[in-house]
This record gives sequence, C-alpha cells and structure tokens, in this order.
Amino acid sequence: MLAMQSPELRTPPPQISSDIRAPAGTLALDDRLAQGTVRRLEAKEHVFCEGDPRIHVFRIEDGVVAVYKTLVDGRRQIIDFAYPGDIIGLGVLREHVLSAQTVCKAKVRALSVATLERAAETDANLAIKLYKAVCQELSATRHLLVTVGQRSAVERLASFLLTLHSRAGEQARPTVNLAMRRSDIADLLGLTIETVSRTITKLRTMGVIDIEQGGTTVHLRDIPRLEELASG
Amino acid sequence: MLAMQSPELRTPPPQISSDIRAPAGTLALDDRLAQGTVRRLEAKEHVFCEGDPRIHVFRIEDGVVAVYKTLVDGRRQIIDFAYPGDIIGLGVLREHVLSAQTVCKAKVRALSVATLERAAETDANLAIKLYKAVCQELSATRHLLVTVGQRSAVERLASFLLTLHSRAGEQARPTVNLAMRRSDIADLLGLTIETVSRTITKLRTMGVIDIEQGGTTVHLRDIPRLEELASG
DNA sequence: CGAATGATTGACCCCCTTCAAAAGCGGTGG
DNA sequence: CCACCGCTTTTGAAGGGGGTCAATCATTCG
Repeated sequence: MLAMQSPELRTPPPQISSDIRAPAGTLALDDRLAQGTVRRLEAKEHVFCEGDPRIHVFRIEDGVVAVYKTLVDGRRQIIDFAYPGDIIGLGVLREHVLSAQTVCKAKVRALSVATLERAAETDANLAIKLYKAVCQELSATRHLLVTVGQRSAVERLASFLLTLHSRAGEQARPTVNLAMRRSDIADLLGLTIETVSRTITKLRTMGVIDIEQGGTTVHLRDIPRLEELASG
Repeated sequence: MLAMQSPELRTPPPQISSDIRAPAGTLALDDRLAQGTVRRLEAKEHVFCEGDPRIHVFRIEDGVVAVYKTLVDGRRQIIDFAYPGDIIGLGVLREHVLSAQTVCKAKVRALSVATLERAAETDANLAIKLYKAVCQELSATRHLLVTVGQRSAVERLASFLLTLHSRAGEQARPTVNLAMRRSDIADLLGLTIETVSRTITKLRTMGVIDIEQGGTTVHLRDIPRLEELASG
C-alpha cells in the first residue's frame, strides 16, 4: 500500500465533471463536440481537478489523459487512461469528483455542460448517446476493478498491455506505446513502480514482450500467451 | 490472490443485462418499473447469469443481490451489492456481461428491456433518468476501485461498513445488517474470508464496532473513528 | 444428536512493498 | 563534445501484510 505519486502542475482550472467514454459511432455527440474549442496541453497539465466547477466535458483529440482520484494522504488511484475519441468529465454533479491530468502533450476539445444538458433534455437521441457512453465507461471500470481485486502482478500487467493494445489504436501491429510513466501504471493497477518495473522485466525475460528505446515502446511478441497470463 | 467462492445454484434463467443504480427521484423510471412482474427468490438464487440474453432489467424490491464477475479459474469479484430501489441489468449489449445472485431471500421486479429501450428512444426524460442512473452506478464502482486498489484490509472493511451504513437504509441507528456471508465481503473487497474475519475481530477489539448474534448485525460504536480508519 | 455450512483462530509462507542504490536518459551549458 | 544535473527506471536486499493450509468452534437444520 501507498503508491503515492505527486499530481503536480496544478494548471489553470479548465472545466467539466465526472467522465465517460464515447464508443465509435456516437454521431450526435460527435457533432456537438465538434463545436467546442480545442485546448493544447503540455505533459502533466491538469484538464480539471476534483472540486472544480463542472463547466465543460472534454473529448480527447490527441495524447493521453489520466483520470484519477487521490486519497487524503496522497495515495492515488488512476481510474482510466483516456485516449483520442474518449470523453471525460461526464457526470451528474455540479463539481468534478475526479481529477484529470495529461500524461503527455495532448489536445482536448471542450464542450459546455450547460449546452449539452439543455440539448439532451429535448433530444432523446442525444440522451441515449450519453447513456451508452457512460455504460461503456462503466464496463471499462468494472474490468479494471476485477483486475485490481483479483489478479496477481503478472496478470495485471498482461491484462493492462492487452487492454492498451485494443484501446490505443494500432490493433494491426502487435505494438503498444507506453506514453505514461511507470508510476502511472502502478497507480492504475494498485502496485508500486518497483513491482511494475520488475514485472515488465519478467515478461521480457519470459519472451512474451520486447522493450524498445527507453522502455516506452512494447512489442507484444506472444499475444496468445499474454492472454493466458491475463487469465480471462 | 484466489478468493474463489462458488457461484452455486444456477437457477432458471431470468433476464436482462449489465446494471445500474437508480437514484432517489427517478420517477419516470419508477413508473415504468412499477409495471413489471415481481419474482420472489430464495437465498443464493441467480437473477441472471453472464451470457444470458438481456431481456429484462430488475429493480430490487426486497433483500440484497450480489452483482459479480467470475474469472475462468473461479475467482470472483463482486462489483456491487444491490439494495431495494437499486436497478440491475442495465447496459448496451444483448447479453449479460455480469451475473447477479441473491444474498438472502429477495424480491425483484422485472421490466422488459425492449419496452424500456423503445420508450427511451422518444422520451428524452426517460433517457436522461437512465443516464443518471448509470452515472450513479459508475460513481459507486469507482469508489470501490479506489478502495480495492489503494487501501489496506482495515481500511477496506471500515470503508465497506460505512458504505453499507449509508446505502442500506438505517442511517438513523448506527447499525448495519450484514446479510451477506464473509465470502461475499471477501470477494467484494479483494481479500480472503480469513482476512475479513480477522479484520472484523480487530475492529471489534479496537472498540470501533460491536458484533451481535452470529456476526450478522454490526453496531458502529465510533463512526468518526471508523471514518478515520477508512482514510478518506 | 449428528451432519453440513460458515466463522474464527493459529502457524507458516510468499508476493509484493519498502528502503536504498545504481544505472539510463535527456537536457543544458561550458 | 562532454560534463553535469534532474528525473525516471532498474535492480538489490530485507521485511511485512495478507494468503494458504488446517484445525476448532458456532449455528442451523434434518
């Protein structure tokens, strides 16, 4: 226990709340979001923080954003990594209950919550898109919960790499780009950086993955084996 | 690792999918659900199983239902305990991705998914109720994820007891009824039955809780202390 | 009462954490 | 170009929290 990594870089307070992911094909939502303005963010900048008024939701246009919750003593649980196309900040409360911070340089598009909510009140189609988006997010969160609650370190890493592979585009090539630091992976999986590092090394030794240049690019050499290791 | 408790009692296949919780005040939803038929279930009966066609959603009328996911090797992660008023089985897929099993005798009301979806297509108000219900569920799942990913056994149990106290009615009296077995608590919190048992004993020894008759009724003797122990 | 199921308690062990140090990896400037 | 600095990752050694195995106790039900 105690993964404790610093949130750092408390940047100007952008907005919007809880969060959700948009599945492919949410045209109505996409249309609405196309109207928002785009913000360019440096690595480790905050998109929004817990407690901020929820004024916008954001669609990731480029880069990766970590959505997380911190405990009073600094321990941090990353809830999700949001990739291009994903939407963060959805919810029902007036304030954000989570924080969101870029993992690397990123672009996000902001859409007014007030506008979105007003539109959804009369547009059942839009409301359903929102509903499905949250269902998607819920499904992903449950998957992570199962991983963190039941799996060993090797299983967690295997599961994480496979999830990243299917989420972050590039399904064609068996390659995954680890834009995030080890500390981010650790805080997602409920492990420590040391255990993450050791476990990645172990997977490399076992021959299921290969690491490239500074450990940011991972080649999945044996995906079936990786799926076995993830155990379900 | 390896909590592994048997799902048991594979009962006649009722229906409906993913799942969600209804916040107080979802009148449209409540109205619709009032039309469904009520099923009476014994303890440990299944409401639905992973893979079942998603034909109904269920509102808990009485009792407690465990919503869970099992891994191939039998390990089990309980995602949520559903209490009266909660709705389970919401989702976007045609099949259930989770299983739901009663923890004790229970009554659930079934509502047709087809009917609900058709109604939501034209009724923006209903669609929004669904949206808010899933947001609520998402929020609860995230809270559990933080608990399982970051907290120690004592912190998990303290958090669990407090959550139960605020969820399962009875906020007036500092009393919690543990309708579920130790194995259910263990599979919710990512611990083993032995650790759950030992930790409850420890909390009792510390004087923060009291146990009654067969360990099913828990008195929260020092709630502020319990909140400290839950650490956030 | 005896069988079955669940809860508690004990003893031991292992996986992961903790603490610590070394090694990479960029960037910057002399 | 390379030395130096900050940050991250890797690796090592030691310890602990919770898991595993197993026995005892409690409760329920036939």
